[in-house]
Amino acid sequence: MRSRPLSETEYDLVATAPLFTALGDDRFRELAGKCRIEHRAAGDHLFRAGDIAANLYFLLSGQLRLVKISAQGDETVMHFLTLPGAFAEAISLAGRAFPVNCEVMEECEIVVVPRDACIALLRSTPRVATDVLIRLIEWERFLLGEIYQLRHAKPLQRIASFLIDFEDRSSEQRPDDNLTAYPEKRLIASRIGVTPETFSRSLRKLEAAGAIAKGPHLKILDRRVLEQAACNTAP
Amino acid sequence: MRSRPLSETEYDLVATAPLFTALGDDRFRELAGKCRIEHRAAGDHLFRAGDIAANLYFLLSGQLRLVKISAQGDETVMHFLTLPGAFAEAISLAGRAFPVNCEVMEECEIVVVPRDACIALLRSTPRVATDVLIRLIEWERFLLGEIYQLRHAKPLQRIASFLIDFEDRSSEQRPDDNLTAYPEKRLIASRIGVTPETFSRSLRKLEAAGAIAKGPHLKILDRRVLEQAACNTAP
DNA sequence: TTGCCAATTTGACATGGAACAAGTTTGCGG
DNA sequence: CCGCAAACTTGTTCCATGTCAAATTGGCAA
Repeated sequence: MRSRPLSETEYDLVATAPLFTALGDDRFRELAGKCRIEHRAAGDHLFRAGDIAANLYFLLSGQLRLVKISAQGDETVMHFLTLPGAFAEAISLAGRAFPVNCEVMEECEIVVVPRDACIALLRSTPRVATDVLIRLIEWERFLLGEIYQLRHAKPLQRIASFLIDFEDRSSEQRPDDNLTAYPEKRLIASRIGVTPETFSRSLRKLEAAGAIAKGPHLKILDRRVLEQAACNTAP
Repeated sequence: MRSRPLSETEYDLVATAPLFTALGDDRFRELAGKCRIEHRAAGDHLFRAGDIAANLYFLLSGQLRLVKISAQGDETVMHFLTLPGAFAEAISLAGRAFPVNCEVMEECEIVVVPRDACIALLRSTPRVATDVLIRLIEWERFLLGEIYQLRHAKPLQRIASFLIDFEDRSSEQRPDDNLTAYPEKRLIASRIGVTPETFSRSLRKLEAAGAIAKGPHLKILDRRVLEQAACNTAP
């Protein structure tokens, strides 16, 4: 967990976060001065459910997962954070307890913004509050969609939807025809809400349909077929 | 959909909303002057998914449900609003599109607060932003819990959990040993994410276990047994 | 290279819940 | 009071998915 200043590229990247665009250049520069960059190794916990949020984060590189742990100790992956961007904005501003764990899947660089600096920012620039609200509302919309899928879609459909969605979001900010870096399959299975066995079997069905490449590495071959699988109520 | 001023009791009730407690008496009185009360009959739609939020609402009496409609036209109940309280605060302040329909289950009285008045309030009293964030974060926590349950709990457990939860929230603000007024069973089934058939059969299992009263009317007899059913992985 | 451990795959099996199909009850309007 | 439509219940069937168990693969370090 070393610390270093932001490079110019990183600085520009962070400035693109919806949360920060409302700030003027000078104000953002001031905020940037209060940040630090943390390097985290796979397996680390950035925060745990129940911790009081004391920081806002911006993922520069690497991959994180948000994991909910039940009273009985079962874990379930709620979300993968795999693209550069801010997260935990709302909860940090509100200073509440995290509802999930944040675990490092793949070595990360993370900009840590102290909560105090964010609060000051909230005071000085009222529009920030609206921006954070909008981000949270979008996240809520995502969760509503998840609930809908869990109630109405069968595992195969959910898997197809996930693959399409993950591919989309990955390719969005990717040089060109690079491979999408998927998380471990057991984690995807948890995220989708099926057992690893069912996930494995479903992948083979998708292989048979020509939707994804055969072999141990996930790769979408035919997006059409996948979309079909995502909708088709009848298997 | 008639209109009338708030009675003193109603005025006091609305003032208890977390959103409004940050306001001073004078400021709240000013806001109250800009509100109107709407009466809505069962079956009405207060708003529909996709509508841009133009009002903030406070439910005085009656019952509402929030319903998500998929692209394929399937409906699923996301939540019952059965207690007095504010709702749609965040989305109203942000002026975004509703993600769900809001339908009247039982004749309602609703205080409608124009968005403009709320925005002004947000500007004049910064703490309001934090209060709204906190409300939204709690709603997020609820949704995360739902997702967890859908992934890990079987229908019987989910039903038991729902009954306990609904009973708790109802009795919280109820004179004394009045019956809890439950929504139609098909709606509860939708809310829980099972077919009406499975819901009906599960109720009989709970009857057999002595958890709820026999007969067509939902009534909790033995809370312990219900809690047991909510946890027990093994049926 | 070998060995070890975790991840993944495969197989066999039981079962719970969805789907379909009748009944039965309830509530409401005439 | 009657009759219809909607809600609810009950019965039956089927199959996808969870579970348990075992084999295979893959990554990593000695």
